[in-house]
Amino acid sequence: MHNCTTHSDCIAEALHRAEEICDKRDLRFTDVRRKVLELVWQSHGPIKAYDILDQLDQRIAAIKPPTVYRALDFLTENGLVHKINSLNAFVGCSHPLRHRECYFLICSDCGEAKECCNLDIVDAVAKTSSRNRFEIKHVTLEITGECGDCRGVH
Amino acid sequence: MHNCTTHSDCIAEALHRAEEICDKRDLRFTDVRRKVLELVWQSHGPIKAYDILDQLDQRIAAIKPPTVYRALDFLTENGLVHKINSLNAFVGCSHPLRHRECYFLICSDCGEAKECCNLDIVDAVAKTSSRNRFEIKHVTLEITGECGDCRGVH
DNA sequence: AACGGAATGTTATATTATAACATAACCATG
DNA sequence: CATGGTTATGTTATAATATAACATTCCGTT
Repeated sequence: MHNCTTHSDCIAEALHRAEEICDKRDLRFTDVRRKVLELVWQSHGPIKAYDILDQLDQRIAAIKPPTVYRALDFLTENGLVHKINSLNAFVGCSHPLRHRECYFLICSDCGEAKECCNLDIVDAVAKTSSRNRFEIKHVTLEITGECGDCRGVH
Repeated sequence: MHNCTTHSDCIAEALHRAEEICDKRDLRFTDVRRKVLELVWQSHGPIKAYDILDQLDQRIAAIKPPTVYRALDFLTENGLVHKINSLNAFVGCSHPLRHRECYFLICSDCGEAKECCNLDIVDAVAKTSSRNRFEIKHVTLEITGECGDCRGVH
């Protein structure tokens, strides 16, 4: 389902990048936030808030929902995590510095949510918004279907 | 916030169109479904399932959540209603026959969710999907921001 | 009328998310 | 290094959203 060679490296890299970004922006990359982000990357696919909660519970005593949601809010606001609304789930952003230009191809079979960038789409969205005198704050584009691997297409 | 001249006409028209479509497709446009669709159109903006429930409660004794959700599922599956995932709310589809090519401009100020069609976007989405060997089942495109009216732009 | 399938009713509960207030950690400044 | 303000987290409770599972009713067909 995923394309990183060594998964632990991939998580470590994401955490490292996050730390750098937070440093640069004077944001606190606290322990809770780090652990939540780590779990999001560990799942390497959309993960639900309460699944994060369950996994944290095994490590830290008595983490409660607000703690997880706050961390997810922080990570989402700062471009480190995406919320996938159609799944009520969260996924690590693979290029936080270009965080606003992404969309997702979500396979309903294997559950992968592939993050993509596409300037044609970004352009078309920008144009149609300005034509409607609409000022964009946030764009959610979630494409659900079946991926090539699951369909056996090559 | 909306552009129909006579709101009751606009609701009546939507219901009439829905009835025709159901007839044509041999679907049952039952009393519950009609009433739910009517409330969706009456709100003339995204409405939440439990708000529909509350309003139905005043008319029919003891409607329960599953009834509303089933009706919404039916209406959504058959292109008469859109679910807006980023709001957990539902809105009437203004062109059920071209239901799959829509997206929304959602004003976070006035709450309007303007349904739009744009071939450039549809094309760009189709192309990027096929390039990724991905077979589309459903596309959610929700653009959140501020509309021209609310920004005072003309 | 009797049957079969679709729709709805009903009870209960699962899942997702936040409000509100208390405490703790962090950090700038005197 | 004490103090006070700000930010983050802990804690309790509950709100908001959604579905499972089974019973009953409705509706068209035979």
